[in-house]
Amino acid sequence: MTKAEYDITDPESIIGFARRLKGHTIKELTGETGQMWSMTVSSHKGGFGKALEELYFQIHPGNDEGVPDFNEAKLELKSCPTLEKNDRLVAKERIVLSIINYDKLVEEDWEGSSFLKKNGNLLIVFYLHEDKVSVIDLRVVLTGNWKFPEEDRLIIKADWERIQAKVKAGKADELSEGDTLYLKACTKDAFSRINKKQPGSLRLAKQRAFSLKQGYVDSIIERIRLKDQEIDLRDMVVKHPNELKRKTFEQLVTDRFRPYLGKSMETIIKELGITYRPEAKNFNALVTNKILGVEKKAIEFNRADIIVRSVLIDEKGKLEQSISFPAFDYNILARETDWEVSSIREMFERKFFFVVFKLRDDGTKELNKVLFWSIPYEDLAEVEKVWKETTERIRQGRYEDLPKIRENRVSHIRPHGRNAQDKVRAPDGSMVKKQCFWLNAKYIEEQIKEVALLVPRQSRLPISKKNT
DNA sequence: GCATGATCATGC
DNA sequence: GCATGATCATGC
Repeated sequence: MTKAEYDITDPESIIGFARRLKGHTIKELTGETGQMWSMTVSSHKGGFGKALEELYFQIHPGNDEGVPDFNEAKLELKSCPTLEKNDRLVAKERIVLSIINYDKLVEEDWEGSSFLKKNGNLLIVFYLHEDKVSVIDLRVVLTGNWKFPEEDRLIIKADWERIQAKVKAGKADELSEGDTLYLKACTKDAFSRINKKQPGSLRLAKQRAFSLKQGYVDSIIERIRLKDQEIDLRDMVVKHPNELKRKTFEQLVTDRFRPYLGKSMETIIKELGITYRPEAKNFNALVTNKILGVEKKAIEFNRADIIVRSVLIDEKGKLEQSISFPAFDYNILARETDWEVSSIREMFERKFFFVVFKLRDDGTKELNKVLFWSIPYEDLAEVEKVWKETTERIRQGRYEDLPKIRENRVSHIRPHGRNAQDKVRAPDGSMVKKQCFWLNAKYIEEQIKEVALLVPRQSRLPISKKNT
């Protein structure tokens, strides 16, 4: 094997050397064929990253806190699996950055944080994910240097500070991915069994790491590809970073809605200058976008993996409909035994943005309130129960007998196809109706009530009622 | 009034 | 053409 040709002290040299990977595999560029590199990413999660370090860059970085992989060049090496989806390159998962040291975190400030020292300047190698291919045969599709741009920096700083605040409050054990926007405190499969001491409480907390949300990684891919092209502001809620100097993103969004709260739809569409088509099922979404000041979809919401939902409550404040998620794959659920890494957990831990419309006594609708919401810690444990029941019953072939709404106060399973003929293959080979997880209407109704009209509450943890 | 199953409308 | 979000319909 030839010596890697780059200057380890010069970031530009390293980034340039990484660029040569594009379109190639590690085997092609290093000639390495050793048996130990026949491992796949499915069996060895960090396998590709390891090969990248040892074979291509020929470095052996340590694990010191706040020290990037290329210490002299102040550059941290990351790799990320991607998938091609509708002709678009998207991240397969989040990018995990440094492990959170709860004791040190509470002593730090953002500018001097070990997080920023280690991750402030990233070199990311994106490869095309394949299940059964050796790590040295995986193809690199994109490489690039990533420093958090000004437009993201204040949001990420607020995220870091929110995580820090929760740890300071002795709630490291209640950290949730839905707490924050772009940067999150994630668990990893192996982490879930490691319990750590935390500074503000005697309760142990799961080991977590800072990571970039999947939607944020998608936006990195997009922005690396665009190079220095102007960012299109038409779908950005925040038109200039300065808007975030005095308020958080959540406050800014809520403020945009404030002038319209309590007003009838008729008045709102008149003020916004849009055509009244109340029969359109996406009408609420059109109104939402217009108020946010975006054309199609708020880019920040995508980056933060936020689920936007408009819901309707009746005159008495009752939520008529439960809230659906995408249909699940019976085969995937049948294989899931670890809640920490289940696809369902990730879905439920996301942040929601609810736009609440209310029926008035005269039958017209008004915009009632908006709120950011993420599932409280103790209620996620209820979803875990539903998930556990569901996976077990699927394994037993009880496809028509999955947890019903009365079985749990938070979530249930119900059909969700285009019609009754919309079926998919179950693990035993039979064709069964598409179904999905739902958030119970009654539960969401209570959660929405917790938030008073006009008062945005970001990280409120409502008191949970016991399961009946 | 609620649980449950079913379907519609739109955008990608 | 299909997935997804939103909503309807029926029966107890």
